[in-house]
Amino acid sequence: MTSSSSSSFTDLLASSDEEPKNRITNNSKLSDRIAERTGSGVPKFKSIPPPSLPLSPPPVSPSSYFAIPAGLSPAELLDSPVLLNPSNILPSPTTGTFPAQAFNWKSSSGNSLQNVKKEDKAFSNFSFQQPARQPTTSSAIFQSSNSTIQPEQQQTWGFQESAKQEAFVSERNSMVKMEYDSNSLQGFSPEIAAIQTDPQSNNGFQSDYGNQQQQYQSVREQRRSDDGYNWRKYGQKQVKGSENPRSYYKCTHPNCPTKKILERSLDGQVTEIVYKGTHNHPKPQSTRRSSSSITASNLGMIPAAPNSNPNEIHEQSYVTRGSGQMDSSVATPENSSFSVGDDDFDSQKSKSGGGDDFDEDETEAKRWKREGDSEGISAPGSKAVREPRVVVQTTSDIDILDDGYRWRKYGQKVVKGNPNPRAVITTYEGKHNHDVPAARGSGSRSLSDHSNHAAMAIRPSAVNHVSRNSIDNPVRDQRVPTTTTSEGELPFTLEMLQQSPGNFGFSGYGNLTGSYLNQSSTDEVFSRAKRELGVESLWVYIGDAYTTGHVGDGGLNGSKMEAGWSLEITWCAS
DNA sequence: GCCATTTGACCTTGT
DNA sequence: AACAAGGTCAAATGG
Repeated sequence: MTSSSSSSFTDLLASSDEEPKNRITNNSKLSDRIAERTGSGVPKFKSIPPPSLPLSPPPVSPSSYFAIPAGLSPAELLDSPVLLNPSNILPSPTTGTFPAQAFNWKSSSGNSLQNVKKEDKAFSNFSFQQPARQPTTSSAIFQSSNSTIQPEQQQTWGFQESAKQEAFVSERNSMVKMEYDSNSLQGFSPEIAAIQTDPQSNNGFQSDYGNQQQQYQSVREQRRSDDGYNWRKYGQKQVKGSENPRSYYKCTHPNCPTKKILERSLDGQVTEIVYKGTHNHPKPQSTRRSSSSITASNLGMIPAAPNSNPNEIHEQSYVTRGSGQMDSSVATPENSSFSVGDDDFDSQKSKSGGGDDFDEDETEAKRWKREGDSEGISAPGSKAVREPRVVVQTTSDIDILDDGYRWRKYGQKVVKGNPNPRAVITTYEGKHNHDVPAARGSGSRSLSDHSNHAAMAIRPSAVNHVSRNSIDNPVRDQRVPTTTTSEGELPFTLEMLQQSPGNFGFSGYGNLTGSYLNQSSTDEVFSRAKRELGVESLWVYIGDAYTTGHVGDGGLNGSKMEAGWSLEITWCAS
C-alpha cells in the first residue's frame, strides 16, 4: 500500500477505527463464516443436510438460523446472493424457462417453498405491494427479507415478523450454495431444490403443514428428477485443493449433451453445481409432485412465466464477471456463462491470512482474454468456497454486463489477508471506442436510471462495482491508487469516491449499511458523486464487503493490498 | 439380470 | 515438451 494520500481506504478506515471494530462485534457471525470459508471447522452449510438424509436431526437448531444479532448488518445476513431483477432473468440453464416467479418471490420477502402449501391460504388476503420504487441495490433484498425491515413496510406487507424470519431462513437455505463467479441467473439445481424441500431446512415449518412422507422421495427418484431431468453419474473425482469430492453427471436423455458437476462437502451438502450445456429436449414428464413444486407463483403473487417449471427456483446474482447482468433478451444459456453464489471465494478455499503483496497471492489461474485479443494479463479476482453456488457454463465466456457492453474476463487475482474474501472490486478502465451494442438498446445507463440500476444489483453480496465511462473525470489527475497503470486508461476505484469531496459514504461499513437501507440516501450519494466527480455514469456496488483496504497507487502489479482486496478486471469484449 | 454407482485408468486441456 | 489437474471411460461392484 502506498502512503500516498491520507485519504486512502486504510487511512480513512483508520480514522474511524471504531467502525471496523463495531463491524466485527456486530457481525459476530462473520468470524464464523470466515472460519467456515477457510475450512476451520464449521461446516459450510450447517443447516442443510444432504437431500438424501431428510430424516436425520438438524445438526444445528433451526432456531439458530434466525439468530440474527441486533445490529447485524444486512450484508451479513445476505451472505447468500439473491438480488434479482426481472430484466436479468434468464432462462433456466436446465429448463429453458424463465424464473420470473423466483425474483418476485424473493423481493416480496415473504414466501418460502416450504410454507407455500398452507401459506396458500394464509396469504389469501395478502396484498403484495411493490415498493413505490423498485429496489435498486441489494438493499432491496435486505429490506424485504431481513428482520430489520422497516416498520412501515412490514405493515404494508402484512407479514408477521416470525413469518418473515421463516421466509428468510428458507431463502438462505435455498441459496445454499450457489454463487458467483460473477454472474447471474440461474435455475436452482436439483440439489438446491432438494435442499429447499428438505424439511430440516425449514425449521420444522413444514411439519406443521405438510405430509412429510410425501415430500420424501426415494433417494433414487430424488437424484433423477429433482430438476425434472434424469442424470446419470459417470464419474467422481477428488479435486486438488478441496476436500470435497466432485461428481460428474450426464443427462440420460439420448444425445443430450448436458452435464453437470456437483461438488459436495464431506457431510453431503452440495457446495457447488456446475451445469454444462443445455438440454436439447423438453423436460421429461414427471408424475411426482413435491413440496418444492410450490412457488410464489402458486400463491398468485406473480404470474408464472410461460413454461416455467414450478419445481425450480431461479436465482440471479450479480457477480463481477457480470454475466448476471445480462437481460433476458440477450442472456441465454447458449451465449452466457453465469453462476450464482460467491465464486469470489473459491480461489481462497485453501488460502488464509497474510496481507502479502498482491502479486504473491494469485491463486486463481483463470484467465479470460478480451475477445479477439491474444494477449492476456493477470488480474485479480477472488474465489473462495463458502456458500453453494451454481455455475452454468456454456458454448461462450463472454458476458454482457449491465452497462450494455460485452465483456470477457481475462484475469482474476486473489489477495491474501483479505478479512472478507467477498470484498471484490470491479473497475472499469479506459473508455469504450464504440457505442453500446445495439442488442442492449440504449446507451450506457446512469445511476439515475433506477430501473436499470436495479438490474445491475443482482448479488446481494455484491461487489464494489465502480464504473466510469467519462473521460473527463475531475479526479483523473488525482494521485490515487489505481488498479492499473495502463496509459490512457482512467481507473476509477472505490477509493476515488472516498477521496472525493464529501466522502460519498463508502468508506465505512456503517455507511454501506446506510446505503443499503436508505435508498433515498443512496440516490443522493450517487447523484452527488456524479455531480462532483463530473461523471455521467457512476455505478457503485457494495455488498458486504469491507472497505478495509485499497489498491496501492503503484498500479496493479506494484500495489500492495494491506487488507486484501479481491480485484477483478474485465476487458471490453467488443 | 438390470441398473446405477464406484473407482482406477486413461484422455484432454492448460500451464 | 513435460507436467499437473480436471474430465471421461468402462469394468467392477452393489442394491
